[in-house]
Amino acid sequence: MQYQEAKEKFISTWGSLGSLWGINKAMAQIQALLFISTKPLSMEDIMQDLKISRGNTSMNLRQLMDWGIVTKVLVSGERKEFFTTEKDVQELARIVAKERSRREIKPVIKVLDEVSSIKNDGTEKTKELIKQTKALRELTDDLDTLMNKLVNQKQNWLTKSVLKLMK
Amino acid sequence: MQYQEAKEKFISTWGSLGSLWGINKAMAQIQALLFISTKPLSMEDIMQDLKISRGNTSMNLRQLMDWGIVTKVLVSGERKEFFTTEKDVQELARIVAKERSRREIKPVIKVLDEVSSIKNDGTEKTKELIKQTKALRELTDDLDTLMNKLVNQKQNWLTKSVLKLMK
DNA sequence: AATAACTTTCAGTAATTATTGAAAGTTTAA
DNA sequence: TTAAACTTTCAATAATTACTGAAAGTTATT
Repeated sequence: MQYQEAKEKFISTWGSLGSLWGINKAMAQIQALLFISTKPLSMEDIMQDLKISRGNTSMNLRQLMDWGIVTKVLVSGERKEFFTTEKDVQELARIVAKERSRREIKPVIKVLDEVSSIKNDGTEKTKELIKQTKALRELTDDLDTLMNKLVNQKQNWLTKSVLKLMK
Repeated sequence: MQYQEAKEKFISTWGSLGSLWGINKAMAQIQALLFISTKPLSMEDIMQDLKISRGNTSMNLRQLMDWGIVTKVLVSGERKEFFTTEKDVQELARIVAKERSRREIKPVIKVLDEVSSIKNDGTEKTKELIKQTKALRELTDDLDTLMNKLVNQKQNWLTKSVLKLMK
């Protein structure tokens, strides 16, 4: 396999994996492209490489910047804007975990809290609803906390040692 | 908040959360309904409660059974089939983690391996592609392993102690 | 202050994904 | 073995989501 093929394979795989970490295809592909690029790219570069429209590129770059995954960089002597992504995978994971937690998991925990605190009228079905939503709330909270703690370890000694412990 | 409202809130929240654990809305809602139900439900029950068609119910129940989350139960004296879901959240998490790993993460790791093992022709861009995809492969593998190990602990002493350790 | 270089917005459209419902299929009971 | 009770399948359609491209907006240069 040659460079070009490998590059395309990486970008398309990472793109279709976007759903796993909660972002859309174009967003994931732009991030992938920047991730393996040796220098910052302009909007024009990205459009041409991924064959997507200017509007699409602009919108998705914005979202990536909202997530804190991509940043604008100024290239001296150039009028247009250039973009680059976080290159360190640990830091990338940290950002993604934090954002997903904030955007999706925390709101769900809030709803589970509300639901599980309805008045217990003593009926079977109410008891079951309370019991099950409480259990789900606990689990969601534990996994959320754990994920955040893990990826937060800048030096990943803890992750490594936990992994070793468990093998 | 009364039972009915709480129930609807739980089902719709869990449904829209489906994307987070990789299944579609109807699938997640059916699972949610079964999860808080005190007894197994028939296809008819599910259709009526969630206001979805027979076909949709049938297809999504099948998928839930494929995942191993929902099982058929025979109710004596009844001709039709009844369904129930795994009620233990730990076990549920274990199944979901295992399935997602198998369906999505493992195949990605395979591609990352292929891509990162292209011939190093010494150019900058090739070196960058190899370096970055290798880093991503390591991280993906670590997180996958960790997640599986964690939810695999039937008795969750390890999870608890790791959580405590990290707080 | 006019113009060129560039970016953003958004209505329209395309692509994708989910849902319906009725016909075909299957199982059980009489 | 027939018919009723039930489930599955799948082509058609609806709903959702993503993408385009051109016009409007912004910023820098002369």
